[in-house]
Amino acid sequence: MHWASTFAERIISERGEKKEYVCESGVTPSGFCHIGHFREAITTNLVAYALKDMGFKSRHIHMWDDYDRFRKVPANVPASYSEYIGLPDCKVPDPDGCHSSFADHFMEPFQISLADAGMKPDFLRASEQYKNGIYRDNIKISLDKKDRLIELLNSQRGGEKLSLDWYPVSVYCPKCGKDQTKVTSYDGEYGLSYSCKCGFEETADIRKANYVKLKWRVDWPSRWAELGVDYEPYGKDHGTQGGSADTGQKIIQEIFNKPPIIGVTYEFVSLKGASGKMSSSKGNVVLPSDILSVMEPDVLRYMFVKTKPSKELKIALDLDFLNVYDEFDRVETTYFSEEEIEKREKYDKLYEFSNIWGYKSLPAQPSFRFLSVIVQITSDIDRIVKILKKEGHIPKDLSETDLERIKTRAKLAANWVKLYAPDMIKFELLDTPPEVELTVEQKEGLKVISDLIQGEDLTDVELHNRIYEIATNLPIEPKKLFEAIYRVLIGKESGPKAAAFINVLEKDFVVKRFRSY
RNA sequence: GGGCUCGUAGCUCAGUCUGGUUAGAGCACCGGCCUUUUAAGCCGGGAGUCGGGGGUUCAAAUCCCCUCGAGCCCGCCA
Repeated sequence: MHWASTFAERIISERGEKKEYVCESGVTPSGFCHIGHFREAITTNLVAYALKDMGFKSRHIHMWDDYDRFRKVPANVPASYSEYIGLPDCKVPDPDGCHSSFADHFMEPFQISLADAGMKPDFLRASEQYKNGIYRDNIKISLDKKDRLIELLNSQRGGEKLSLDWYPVSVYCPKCGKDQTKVTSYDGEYGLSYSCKCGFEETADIRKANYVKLKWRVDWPSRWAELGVDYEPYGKDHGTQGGSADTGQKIIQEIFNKPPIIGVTYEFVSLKGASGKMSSSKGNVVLPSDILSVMEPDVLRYMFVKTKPSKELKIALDLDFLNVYDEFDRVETTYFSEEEIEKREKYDKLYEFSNIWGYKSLPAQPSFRFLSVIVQITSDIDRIVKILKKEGHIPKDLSETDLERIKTRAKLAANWVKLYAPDMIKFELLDTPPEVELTVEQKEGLKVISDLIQGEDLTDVELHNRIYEIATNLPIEPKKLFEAIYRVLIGKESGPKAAAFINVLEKDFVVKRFRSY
């Protein structure tokens, strides 16, 4: 069974049958939302999908923690932003001025990427929820049970313990907007007294003061309780024992009197070859949009679908990238084939959970590997399609969706070659004959090949065989002849398989080039 | 110090939850394909004490205990 379905089963059995299951993901938009945050979302989305797949209703909610405190100025943001520290992220201005807030600046591109990858969760904002007073009751409960909270949190704390003047809330000062406030007392009813560094002080009525926020460790379980969350994944930094997920599970039971949620710790995502955690300050963040610029969304999904959350995911952008694509195509082929295979169900789920287009039959599969060669020859999509057909990579008759996919892949392949392909497979077709020293035999060989291809159309295999024949007859080492071919076409000693490569190029061009030596 | 994950073929991994035929896949490698495939061919092949030790069982990669090694997390950076 697929891991997402296993979680779905667990949710149903442990939380009982419900009308609708709530699966939550959540991110603090205090910097670029990278591919690790993407795992947060898709690990939620897939389980919500699996629940539906099993015939239950489910909802994916994505919480934007935009009411969190602006803690530190990230890299790439002016140092002057230190003046905003203490404000909630939703009140800090966008450094680039393109969004209504600092938080929005990072939220929007992520939401777009999620949509591109077939995810449209219900986006919620913590700032709005607090403004609307959704957590008012939980704030009161937390204040009432403050001592129990302290006890509970202290039992998990290693170093310094919380003292009795700790309060489970922080207050964003209504005057200066910052949370540089200190709660001085709580009257046991609704009065919360505090003073701010800016000089402001008051006794707020927690029924009305919508700028009182629960502290993170309490905020999270409060949210689970209030929104009826059944399932939420979290990164390993939260998932460690004594971490916020752990204490959250205790708090939701002991403070808010609700059963624990189904949680899952997921491993980090990184680029193959990179080490360490991604962080904006290190400048090693990979955005979902970065991957989507070279990979189709269903293939991106596939990588997460096939990797259990507990496994670290290393995304390869080097040659292994092509293997992932090949693998996806194979899974797709299997899905649409009638062939009886073992683990049919598993393969089918891999594809169903990845595919976002709802294909009814096997779509054209222009090999990404082959495209990475073709796009270096031409950017003309009609010619690319022609070549793909000629070389038997795609069917003769193409539907609109087939054509769309070919166009998309060609574009992505071109991006991949430009951005990530190793030099070894990059080449440039030379417009003019390069100056190269060739032996008499090499020149003669090229001439014979040009006569040959001008006369007739040969298949790749035929041409390949003839090149060997020509070399043997001259005689010249085949290797030398191949070298000559690559030198005069792309100025390198080696290149794409010669016969197919020649067949893919314009015949007149090749003939003329081979004869110019 | 506490905890998590991982250790299965040269490499990347599946299989471990629900123990059961000769432990699988991809890549790599080797061989063959009218003496012939540079990055896109087809067919075939070899290969693993399942980190080590012990236990439970008719039966262990799978469950339990111990141990070694690698990586990672630990008070709001997934």
